[in-house]
Amino acid sequence: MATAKERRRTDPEGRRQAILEAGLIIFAAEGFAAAKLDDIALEAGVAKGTIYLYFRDKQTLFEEIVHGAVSPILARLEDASRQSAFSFDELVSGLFQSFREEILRTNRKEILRLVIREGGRFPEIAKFYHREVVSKGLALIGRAAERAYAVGELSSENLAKFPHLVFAPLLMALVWDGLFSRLDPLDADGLLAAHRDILFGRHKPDGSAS
Amino acid sequence: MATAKERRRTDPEGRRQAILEAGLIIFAAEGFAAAKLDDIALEAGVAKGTIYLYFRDKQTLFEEIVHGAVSPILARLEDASRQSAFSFDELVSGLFQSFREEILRTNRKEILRLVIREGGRFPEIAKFYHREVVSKGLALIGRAAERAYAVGELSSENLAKFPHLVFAPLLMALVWDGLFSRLDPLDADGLLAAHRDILFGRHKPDGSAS
Amino acid sequence: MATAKERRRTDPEGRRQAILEAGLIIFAAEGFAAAKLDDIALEAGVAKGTIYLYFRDKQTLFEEIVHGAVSPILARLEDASRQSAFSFDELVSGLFQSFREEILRTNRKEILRLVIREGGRFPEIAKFYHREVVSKGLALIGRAAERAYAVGELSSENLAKFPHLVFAPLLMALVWDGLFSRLDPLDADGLLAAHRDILFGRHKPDGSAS
Amino acid sequence: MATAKERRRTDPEGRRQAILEAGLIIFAAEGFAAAKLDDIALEAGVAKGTIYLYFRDKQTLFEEIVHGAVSPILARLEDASRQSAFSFDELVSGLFQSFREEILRTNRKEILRLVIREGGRFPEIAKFYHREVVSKGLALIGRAAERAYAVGELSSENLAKFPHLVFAPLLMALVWDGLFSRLDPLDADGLLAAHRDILFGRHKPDGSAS
DNA sequence: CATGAATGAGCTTTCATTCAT
DNA sequence: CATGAATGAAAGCTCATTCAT
Repeated sequence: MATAKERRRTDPEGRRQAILEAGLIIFAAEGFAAAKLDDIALEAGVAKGTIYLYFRDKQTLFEEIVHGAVSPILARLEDASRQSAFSFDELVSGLFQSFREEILRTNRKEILRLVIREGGRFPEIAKFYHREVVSKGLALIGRAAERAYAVGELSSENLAKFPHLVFAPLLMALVWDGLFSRLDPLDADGLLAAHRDILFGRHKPDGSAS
Repeated sequence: MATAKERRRTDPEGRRQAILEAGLIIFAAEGFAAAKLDDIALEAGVAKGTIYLYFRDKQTLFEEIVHGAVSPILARLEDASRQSAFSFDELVSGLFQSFREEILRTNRKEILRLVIREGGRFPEIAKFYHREVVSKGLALIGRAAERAYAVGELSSENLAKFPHLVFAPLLMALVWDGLFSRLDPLDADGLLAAHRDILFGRHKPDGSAS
Repeated sequence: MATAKERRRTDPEGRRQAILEAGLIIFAAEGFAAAKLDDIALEAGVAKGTIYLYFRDKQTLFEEIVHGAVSPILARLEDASRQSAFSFDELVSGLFQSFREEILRTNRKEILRLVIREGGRFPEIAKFYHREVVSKGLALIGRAAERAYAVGELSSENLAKFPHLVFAPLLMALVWDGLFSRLDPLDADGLLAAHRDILFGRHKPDGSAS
Repeated sequence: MATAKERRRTDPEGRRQAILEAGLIIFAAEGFAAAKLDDIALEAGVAKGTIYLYFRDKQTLFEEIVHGAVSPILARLEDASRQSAFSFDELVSGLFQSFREEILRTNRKEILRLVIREGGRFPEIAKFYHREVVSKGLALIGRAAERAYAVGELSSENLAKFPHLVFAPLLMALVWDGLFSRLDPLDADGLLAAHRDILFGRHKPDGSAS
């Protein structure tokens, strides 16, 4: 690990990565405007000027952080889409599990929070995320919901028309976690399990989760 | 309108209001850190120094904006809670309608966006909103869901345990509107109608709402 | 007293006086640059704008405070000069007593402190004080010292050439009082008594004062 | 000089020094409150922000200027105290000469003026100067005066009790220089020589000093 | 390439001065 | 005349960006 970190500080690509990761941490904690490049440099273990060898300016760094972290999420979606042979329930179930394990529990969730917080100020980022992530995710779920409706797995076209509803509780879990987790922690697993029950019209007297 | 601006020039309370409204506009557009008092003053039609006659500093202004706009939302919740004689469906229906008309279509939605964006950096505000709005709203819906389950209107306890799920699409509509409305407008009415259908296990051939 | 203060607030000359006195208090406590007109107005019991009905601006107020308080000091010097029939020792003795009672124990000492502090920044004030107070006082003492030397009361011309030396301990007492009185109070009476002993070559084994 | 300025550009300690010296000049000319950091930066030949690389804020800069210049004065006092083998007259003579050459003729006198002007507003500085300079100087002269009285060099205990009287003309020279030197220059050498004559009860036909 | 001291534009905040009532 | 809310120039301080080493 120490060697890995050493290497990260030494070779150019490692430095780039270190800065990106440090930037994510600081931007997530402070927001774009309040984040200081001093703090990012400190966190990355490089000099402040070094950041400018890899990124044109603060905004470019921010955009590259947000853009760069999209591929793992994309990959997740691709995986899910390949599972389309399975039932809609299984697809949603896999999606939720991926979300919990690959997003909520990692610092990837900070990327999503940044998009939510700063997307209004950075139309480029909102557009990019809509194109690369949001529309793809919605299309994937929407098509699957259509098929599920066709084969009777779903009893209405609601989810085909508004696949957003599948994701809404994910957004709720993400936002809640950022705002209220210390005051009133939310059982994300239970929430998502209950959500699936509702989506599929299951009667579950005990909403046991995980 | 001309009269309103006239009064603002004269009446101290009017000026206070003008500053609060201008602050909401600018803070909503830029976020706390990036908002400039120059812009707020310009928007309010006052000199920069005037802001400091009414608010101790930038942060106080921000907090008063967020705190001040809570009472209408609270009143809405109180109203809803008095309607508890009605069915759960009616309660949810009323809530959604209020949300669309009183929040989404007014600049009150900006307050909620600010809480979502900045709550992580202003624990006081997150705490305040949790105490005054979020926990009250959840409790209201949670209790109503319990009753609805008891009388058979709901077929599971899921919503009693996770009333968050009732609100999740509202959050989705709010966030979507702020990020993607220009790229890909969301039919909030349709979304919420579909959401209600799903919550109540309805098969919906026609997605008409409102 | 209440009536007097009432009148002071009511008739124009009384207001002027109130502002001058309040200005002295605040300028003495803070210095010219750090003094706030808000505080002066508060202290004087008038509105801030009222100050501008009586004084062109902050600097003018300051100058009038310093100028205005000069006449009592001048009168004191005139008195002393009329006592020139007495011995030099008596003159000095009377001067020191006047200084202690009319300056050190009243807020007139603040005027002198202001001149010392701010005279460098306000050449007009330094010039005025030199002309009206300092040169007159020095001339008075200088002439008396000459006479005292001529009649053998003083054994050298030193004080005739440098009457400043008579005043130096007064300055010391004034400055010390402003800086160190809380840490290490100075017995001004004893100091001045010892000073007189030295000036007149008296051997005093016990430097008893007061 | 050119070399000094050159070095200042390069050597960090040189820049610190340049800022301290510039600060002394501006603070001495304007006083603490009226001094502008822009002017200090200009005088030091650095950008405004550079000041904040070396000093936390304006007040810290001010305090470091005042504190920092104390050691030469202290060293002077230590020197004098080691000369205690000499007579009291010689001690005072050396002290006065040091004062003239090391204080009055250098910009060190500005430090003392700053303490006099601003000590009332900066209790920390007054306390520091009292502890480090004033009490030490008084104690030194006071002890020497006691010894001089014991061996008959002084004919009274006055100076042992009020060593302030030895310093009073120094204060007079300092203050006069700051206020009236342009209007009415004071012959500091003559003043101090006359002062010594008086302290030692000398009849002086020729006022030659130094 | 990497550094981090230096820069200076730009921000929040203060306060002498003005002016409508 | 008196008021005190309003003004806006100016001050202290920050921080993204540059550049000599």
